[in-house]
Amino acid sequence: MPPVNLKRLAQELNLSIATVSRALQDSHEVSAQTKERVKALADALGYQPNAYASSLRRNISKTIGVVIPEVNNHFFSLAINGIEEVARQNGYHVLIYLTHDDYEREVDITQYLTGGRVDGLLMSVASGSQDFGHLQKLYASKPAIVFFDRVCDALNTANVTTNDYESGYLATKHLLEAGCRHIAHLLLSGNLSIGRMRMQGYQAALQEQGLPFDETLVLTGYGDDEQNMELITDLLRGRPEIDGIFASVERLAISSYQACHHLGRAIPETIKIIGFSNLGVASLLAPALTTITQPAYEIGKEAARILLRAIEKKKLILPSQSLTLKSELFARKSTARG
Amino acid sequence: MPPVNLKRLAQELNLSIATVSRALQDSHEVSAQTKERVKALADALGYQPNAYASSLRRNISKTIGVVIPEVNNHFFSLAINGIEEVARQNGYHVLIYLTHDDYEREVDITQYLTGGRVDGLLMSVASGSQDFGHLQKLYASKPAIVFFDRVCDALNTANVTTNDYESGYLATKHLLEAGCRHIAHLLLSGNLSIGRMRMQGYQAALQEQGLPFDETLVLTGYGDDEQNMELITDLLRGRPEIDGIFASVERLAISSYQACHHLGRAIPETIKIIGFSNLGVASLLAPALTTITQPAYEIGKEAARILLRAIEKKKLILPSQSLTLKSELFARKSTARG
DNA sequence: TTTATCTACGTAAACGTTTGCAGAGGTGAG
DNA sequence: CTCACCTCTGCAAACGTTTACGTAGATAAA
Repeated sequence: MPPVNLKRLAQELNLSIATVSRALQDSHEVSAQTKERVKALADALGYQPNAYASSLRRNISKTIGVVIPEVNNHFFSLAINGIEEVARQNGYHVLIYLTHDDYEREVDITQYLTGGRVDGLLMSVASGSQDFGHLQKLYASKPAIVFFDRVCDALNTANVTTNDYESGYLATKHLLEAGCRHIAHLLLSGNLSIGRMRMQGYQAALQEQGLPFDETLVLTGYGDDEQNMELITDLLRGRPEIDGIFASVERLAISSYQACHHLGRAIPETIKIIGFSNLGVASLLAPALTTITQPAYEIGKEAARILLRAIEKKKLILPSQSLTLKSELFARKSTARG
Repeated sequence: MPPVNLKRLAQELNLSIATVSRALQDSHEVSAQTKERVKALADALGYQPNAYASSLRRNISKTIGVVIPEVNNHFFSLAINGIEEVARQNGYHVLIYLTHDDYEREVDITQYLTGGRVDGLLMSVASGSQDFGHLQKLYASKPAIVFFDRVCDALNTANVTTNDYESGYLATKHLLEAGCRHIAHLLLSGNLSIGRMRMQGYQAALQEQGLPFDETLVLTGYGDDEQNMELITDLLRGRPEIDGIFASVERLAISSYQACHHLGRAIPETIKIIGFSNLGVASLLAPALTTITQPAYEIGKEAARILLRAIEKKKLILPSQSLTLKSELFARKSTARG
């Protein structure tokens, strides 16, 4: 049984390969009648074009890559949902790569991707990344990159982010208004702009209340949840005056809960917690977690849209196409006034 | 600036394309000295092989596809973690497709995939799938498929599942031992074997206790969480004697919580809930959710291993390679004795 | 010496598709 | 009638890689 490719179709129809190819692309250079015949046989034989041959010839793969720290995280899984949605609608395929917030892996992955395997890239930088040389090299070889959430300022491309400064400010203000005076700030990496923005918002809110910024109340977590929980426990034990926690990442909010349970600290009576989170069950937690929720699905969609539009038009992505979406604060029990 | 491909390398080194290609593959037909020269220049110029040309020629793409219902679900996101891990270790790329439990989408996607874009496929069937014709067609064109969790019995391939019958039995027994006598069973689709297995376990446990199987206590949910919540609310309102819920899917357990909150039914005092779930924060819920937790990460890893091994050895995947892993029951507050 | 074997490299075909170019036949205008 | 133009189709090159085959020179065995 010969494979069903253009040659096979051409032979059975007594046409040339070129005509068959054009017919399947609805080229105006082919008569309506011939198109009919070709399509009918293609359907009958279940012809599927060879994606690799086409990609090789046209230098277009109809594939985008998504490089993110992890997928077991509501923010990123929702973002993927949005990305996949837009990709599918436009006939694009989605390759996924996980860095696990590890710098080495990110470097490895970006190296793979300098081949022409993808037409474009959506990326959220690993918290462990120190320098951005690998990203600059990647950008040089394929400048169709859109960053979302964890962006890389060093590159001259579009970013899709949320109003992180404002969110950090509002989160901290929310805790202050609930009566907190010693607020710890937990984040993953001080290196990323997203972390700096939230931190600045945190500082601004403190300053507005005439409270000093205390560096020792800032805790930088790692990849390991278990370890983070212990770090937080130690912090709370050493600084019993802490009466509020602002977690910059969902996982750190969860670890904070566990640390408090562990120490027997009552939330919200003796300590209040607010965290960035897309956890669907936030309202079902004990106590319900006050969250700043990013529009993750929308972020994914918008980032994908910007990328695909640029690819289709073969245009460079400009920083001016960057988008800032708004996060929303959901006040729940974990920050209720004592 | 000419592109850096084999031709370019060959020209600069005064070698033939064939020799350069062989040198980069460490072929024994090339002298050590030549290999050195080639590799040095390739590194210097940052040569990256064109994946499409290679795939076209060798009829191998080093890419696997993952087709799953959704990603915003702890089971599947953990499974992807495992899959990506194994794929990366073996130099494979991962394409991801989401069906959103929709039959039409699944058919669309399987059609894409008959094209040879992937060397193999990992799949968890959409709950909305009625017939399996599309899967059989897919299997005929590319038999390297491993199903995990939501398997398709109709195909003669390997499945990676958990001990679903036993789990269903144990979950139900757990509720019975906690004192429940009217246990509702919530599932997504009665069509999938995984659902049938759990259901049979449920029935067996009831029978063992001499309790009748009441079909009206079985509720089949849909994709929409909101809608499911209302269905459950209606069920609980109409059948106030229900004192236990066995949710076959994480989402339905969550919806059950919401329904109970809505109705003011106290968990576990007036109604107990157990659910299949990989929710990391299960123990932080109000009340902590008793779960049957599948080894999702392991499932992903094992499924990927079976698939990649078959691809590398160019062997058919046999049903005898199927694996059954064990789920674990974590008893928590939501099923504590009144 | 002849013949066989091995090493190291080159030639060229092939994978399946897309596309610039050419050409055959037809139509209409001058 | 000539020339231009349009419609439809075919020819052949190209994308970058892999690989079967050939070969020239060297070495070894007879």
